[in-house]
Amino acid sequence: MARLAGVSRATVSYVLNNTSAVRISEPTRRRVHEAAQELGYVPHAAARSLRAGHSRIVLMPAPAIPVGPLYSRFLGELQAALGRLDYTVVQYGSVGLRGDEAARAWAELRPVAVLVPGGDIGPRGVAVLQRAGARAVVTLGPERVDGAHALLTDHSAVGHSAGAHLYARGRRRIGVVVPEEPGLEVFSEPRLAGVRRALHGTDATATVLPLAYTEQAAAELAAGWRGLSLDAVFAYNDEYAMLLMRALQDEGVRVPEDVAVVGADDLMLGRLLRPRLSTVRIELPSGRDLAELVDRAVRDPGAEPEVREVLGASLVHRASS
Amino acid sequence: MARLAGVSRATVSYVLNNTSAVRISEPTRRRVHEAAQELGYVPHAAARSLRAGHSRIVLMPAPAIPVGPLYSRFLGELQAALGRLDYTVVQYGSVGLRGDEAARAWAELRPVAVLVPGGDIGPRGVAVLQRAGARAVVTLGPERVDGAHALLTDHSAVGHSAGAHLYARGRRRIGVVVPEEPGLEVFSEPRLAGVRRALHGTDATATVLPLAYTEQAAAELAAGWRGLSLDAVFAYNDEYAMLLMRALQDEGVRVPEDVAVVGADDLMLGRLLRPRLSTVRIELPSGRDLAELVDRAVRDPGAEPEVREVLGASLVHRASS
DNA sequence: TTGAAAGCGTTACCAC
DNA sequence: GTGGTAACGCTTTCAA
Repeated sequence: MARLAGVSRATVSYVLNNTSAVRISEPTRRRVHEAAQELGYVPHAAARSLRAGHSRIVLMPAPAIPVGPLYSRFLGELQAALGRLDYTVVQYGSVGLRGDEAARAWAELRPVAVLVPGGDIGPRGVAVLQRAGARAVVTLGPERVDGAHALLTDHSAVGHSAGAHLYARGRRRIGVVVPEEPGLEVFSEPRLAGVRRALHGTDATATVLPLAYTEQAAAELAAGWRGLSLDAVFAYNDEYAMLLMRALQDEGVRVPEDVAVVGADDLMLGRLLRPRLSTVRIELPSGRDLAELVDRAVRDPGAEPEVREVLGASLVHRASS
Repeated sequence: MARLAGVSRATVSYVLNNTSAVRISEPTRRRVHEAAQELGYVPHAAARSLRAGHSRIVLMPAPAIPVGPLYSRFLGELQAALGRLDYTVVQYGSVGLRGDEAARAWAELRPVAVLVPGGDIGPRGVAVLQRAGARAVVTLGPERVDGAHALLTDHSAVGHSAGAHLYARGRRRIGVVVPEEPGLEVFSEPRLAGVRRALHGTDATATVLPLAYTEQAAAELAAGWRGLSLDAVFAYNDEYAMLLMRALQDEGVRVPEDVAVVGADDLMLGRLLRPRLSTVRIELPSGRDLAELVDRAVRDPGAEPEVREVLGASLVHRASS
């Protein structure tokens, strides 16, 4: 380090951190700043957090699957909001790691808070992180995890919206697309369950339609469509809806006359389809709210874990249903 | 620390790191492992890198704008490949930070390597990082930055492919969509330049068409379309192409008879449009290659910066042109 | 107002 | 084979 600026290391620390407890003479301040500038001095985060016993890092695992514009926006907002509160958001690329192994890897960084999709961590992982000094662990997912704060995202509400809407429109034989791509079960299973719930106790039925995200798979599904005698389909999301709708139209199946189609996520592309795609709009919590929750939890680590329902689902009715 | 396992800290270190230089008795090993297990011991990355003088962190700024499936896949591959080489990939959420300020923030983590979009850093930033111990700084962008390795992504090749194709198909008055969304200039400007280059010295012309990603903006552009008397358009990418194509078709403009349309990125949605969308397929470097480049640079920091052209562009001809 | 020194968790290096 | 010790860069307490 550059204490060769003529003063002691302590003085440097005081000046650069603007410590108010001690007063440093103006000339000294200037000398320190000049020296730092000249040497390109940058404080060493590791040394600092070693000494302090904690970091200002909020850690999130980097998403393994491509994320849509919805989640991207949420992530950006969250980063901005946490940045304003003087935290550093870090997405940890945890490729092959799973479960407690991942939690241990994250714990090595001694983050002050961890924000993690629910399925990626269990109670033991939470405990590991807390013992490693994490003052807040927040999960984002369908169910709470012991010891952690929880933002509950009940994706069955999405399926429920779609199912109830289709039923109200007079549809009774409802197909539900379930993506075959791995990693999407977390969303697709609750969405399917939500449709089932909406139809429970009625004369309508839900039929599972596994579908890979390829033209060919969609064409095959469409080829056998009439045999299924369905009058509606909830297509998991807008992208699968577009895929299926195109295949159906190519097959001569009319939308919405022969089959009503509903997607989810309210993407731009749904508005560009003909007929325009009905969809379920999903609302994530605002990044700012979440940042405040994290900050509160960090300041008061003893408090009871907060559990909050955060996912809003509302149907946007357009021409396809 | 678990020296309360009855042994010295050094012994713990040996056992947990499987140091081969010294032999530890089996009973001692067991005791250490048991204690670590019981205490939920996790090594402290900060302390380790403080001692070692460097970390195994490869830092990338987290993307500020939503990224498409193409870049997501690349990122995933890269993380996996670097993970296999025992690096930790960290995406740093650098919200408001820009230029040298961002570089300093990154430098605080003392990453062993930094991988950064070219526009986000200059030669001074590179120097800051290197002085802070980064053994490799790799930029990904249109031009190289002094002192850093460079993966050159020449997006003008994308525009050139599209322009040359449209010209070869007999089109002479070619519109080029330029998104109005901020942050996309890095891509849109070279793509436009590429079209111009393809048409240079011919009788064909390129017309700039600024376009916001909204239905209304597209409708307005389409409303005045005939006045522009264009016979082709390169729409920046597949999403803008879909937006514009829909607006044109709603306006009664026929594709490809009245106007040929070409997109870019070869997304699934292009194949689902009718007519199917011609597009420019873009190839990014494989994550594994890049990981190897990083690893090589880290092992031999003295070497000349590598400069490599990495972006492939090839036209996929479908029905829209 | 400034300087000296301790200590955070690790590991490399020497004595034992 | 094992254990003590020093040092990494920083902040903070205490003394000058």
